[in-house]
Amino acid sequence: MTTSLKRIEREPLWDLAHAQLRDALLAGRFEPGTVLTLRFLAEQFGTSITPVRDAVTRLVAQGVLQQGPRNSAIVPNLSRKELADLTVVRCALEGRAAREAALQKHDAATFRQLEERLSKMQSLIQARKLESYLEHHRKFHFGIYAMSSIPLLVETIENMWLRCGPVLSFVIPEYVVLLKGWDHHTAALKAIMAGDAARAEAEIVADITEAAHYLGGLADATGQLRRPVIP
Amino acid sequence: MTTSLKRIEREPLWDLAHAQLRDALLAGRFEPGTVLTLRFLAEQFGTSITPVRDAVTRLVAQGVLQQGPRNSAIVPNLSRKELADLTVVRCALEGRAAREAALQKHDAATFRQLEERLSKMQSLIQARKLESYLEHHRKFHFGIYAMSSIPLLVETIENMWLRCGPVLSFVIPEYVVLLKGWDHHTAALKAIMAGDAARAEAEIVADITEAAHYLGGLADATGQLRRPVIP
DNA sequence: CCGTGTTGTTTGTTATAACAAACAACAAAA
DNA sequence: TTTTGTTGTTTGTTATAACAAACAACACGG
Repeated sequence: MTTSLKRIEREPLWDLAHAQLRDALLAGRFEPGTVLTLRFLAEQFGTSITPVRDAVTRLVAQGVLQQGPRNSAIVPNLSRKELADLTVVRCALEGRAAREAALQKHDAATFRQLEERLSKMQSLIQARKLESYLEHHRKFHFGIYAMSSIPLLVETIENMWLRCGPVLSFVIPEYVVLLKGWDHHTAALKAIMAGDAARAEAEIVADITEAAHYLGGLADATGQLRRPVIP
Repeated sequence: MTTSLKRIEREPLWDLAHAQLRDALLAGRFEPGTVLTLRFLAEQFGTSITPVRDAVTRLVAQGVLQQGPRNSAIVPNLSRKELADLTVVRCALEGRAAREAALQKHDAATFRQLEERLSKMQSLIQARKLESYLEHHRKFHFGIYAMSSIPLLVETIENMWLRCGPVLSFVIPEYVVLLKGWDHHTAALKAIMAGDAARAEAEIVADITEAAHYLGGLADATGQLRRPVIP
């Protein structure tokens, strides 16, 4: 028997809290270094501290939040060294994902979808809509990684992106425009379509490396990353 | 002022619970598929369910425990496909770690320590002491990975090992003895000492791949891994 | 014999209160 | 003025109880 009824599922409060915190982090809506106290978050969510505690525990376990003194959760402030480490791991993982993606056959629809997203990104950049651009940018990358058919790999990469989250808002539109002289995105996609694994990996690695190089230049003498001045 | 007093630090209960569960998983002391209920674990630890809940939440977030229906935590039962995926990610990460290790200078003491561990492993295998062997084996691998000086990389690799934990007890001494015709461990260590990055990576990858190939052979028709019969 | 509704038990979820450690502000003594 | 001790507040930790959803066993009616 088939009906038009939708599946009922109630998500626990701590799951909702986790999702909200996760998105906020990924969007860089928290100033790095901020301490997140349980009671404050609980008040924001309008719940008791129990589900908030679960959400924070999960985020700390994922390495998205650092645990400061007395096990308090703080929004990580990436140093230049940590950014460099993150870049190494991301290159290893995302490079491999691109490689695996190139080794497999895919639907024409998949490719078309990604190409459409690329042109959408192009127009968003010209319109200086950074927020929307980053959203599409993220989906494009993970669209490629999903083509590897290795869920574990995608999951692990997602974790690394989450760790980059707090400094993601440091990216300024000017940089993205500047960089688009050489578009590694389209190159990577073409390589995957052609089944050129080595090329696909190289393009993704280049994309990650160049972005990291730009962000690394934002570090001050102490190695802490600083938000660029918006002109 | 310097005294002989040691630093006092009290670890929270949920931290202790997490460590115990973690070690048990890593040693493969839980049958894959086991459901771990909060109240059962709480009784084992002699605490309330609150700290246990934190520990389990953390393990689930790390992907070490799967969450079954009604968010219950179950010891994952790896399929052949999942093992293959795990192998791909491990090769990417651990291969890179070995490569980075080879690119740096290290103390002679570090090398000597690892060599001693290798000979220790040799004797443990001959004595068929699998439990102790695996312990040293783990420390040897992570000794190498630590030489990469990339904490994030080590942390991520540790996560992958944790996920392999439940099936680690499937390894039988005979296999380890058999395999030692070609010792990738000493070869990798030598490559790192010589600064041969490509070789170091290749040896580690070979080590991982061969072990995975052995474990993959233990899968039944459904793809589920099965504990080998001990003769 | 099979399907259905009921009931009791199990188990994760959430709120709450008591607790203890850490921190900050302030006061007292050198 | 600087240091030290005290006190009040903040904040993570833990236990406990009430709750609700899911599951299993059982009884009833076809």
